[in-house]
Amino acid sequence: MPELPEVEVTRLSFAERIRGARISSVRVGKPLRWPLGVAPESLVGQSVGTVTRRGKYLWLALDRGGLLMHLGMSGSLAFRAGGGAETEAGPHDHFDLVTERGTLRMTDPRRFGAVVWSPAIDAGAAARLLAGLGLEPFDPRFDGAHLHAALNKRRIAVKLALLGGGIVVGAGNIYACEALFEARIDPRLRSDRLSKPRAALLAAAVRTTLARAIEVGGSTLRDFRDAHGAAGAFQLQAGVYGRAGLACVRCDGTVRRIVQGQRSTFFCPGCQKR
DNA sequence: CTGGGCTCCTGTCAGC
DNA sequence: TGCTGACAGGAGCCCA
Repeated sequence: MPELPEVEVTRLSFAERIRGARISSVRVGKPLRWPLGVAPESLVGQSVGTVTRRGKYLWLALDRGGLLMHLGMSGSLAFRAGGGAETEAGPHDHFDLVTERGTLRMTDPRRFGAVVWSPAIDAGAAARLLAGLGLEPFDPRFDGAHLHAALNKRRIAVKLALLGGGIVVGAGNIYACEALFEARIDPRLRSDRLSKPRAALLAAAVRTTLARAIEVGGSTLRDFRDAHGAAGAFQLQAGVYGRAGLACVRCDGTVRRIVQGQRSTFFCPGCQKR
């Protein structure tokens, strides 16, 4: 579910409110993707510092180490203000970080998400999970030349190269489709066949697509909410995602759905070319 | 090393 | 109405 924009919108919606709050208790529900890696009680008494994002991961700095969080396919975080008296946990609420100022709760029906303690973001569990991630899309080093060089080292479909996250992080299934539509590139094009000028177009499209999505609060396809409970609106301006069989908004073609790497890809054969 | 496929889990929806 | 299969925003892991 959550791609970079949803994770960033979530971060922005609670980072300042939780900063400096002292943890009073921790509740762990059903197992998530990986174990927490530390006794929950050991977090009690520590204060939450800054909340940062790397790719689709959030890092909550604590006095000792921090928590690396990932929302998987169906996860979301809610922050409800108030000291005690937090709402009773539902069947899909698998992690509560209760602080003096409010409770940060992860809800995740499919449980592909994770909350993992790590001694530092660049050591231990966090370092292992973040190793191999590509550049942040808004990093100035992520430009056409970088993308072109990286794509040239691979021989996979350009869509899968974006999804992999080893070149640039953040574009998941929705935004990879949308960025390729924006750049008028056929998602099946082999990565090493993309010209330098078109790679520059694609790099720009990845940035603008993600930035625009953040501005409108992300995409709410079924259940995404930020930590205030607000829905996103990007899905309303999607050019191809979820629009199989519908008219292309840019040419007289019809949007098609194909499968790449066991995931749906949406594109317009009329204006997205190899 | 690379690319491709499988897998984790639950909910929802279309079709019969 | 009830059952079955397909599909869903991710990404680590295993195998050829």
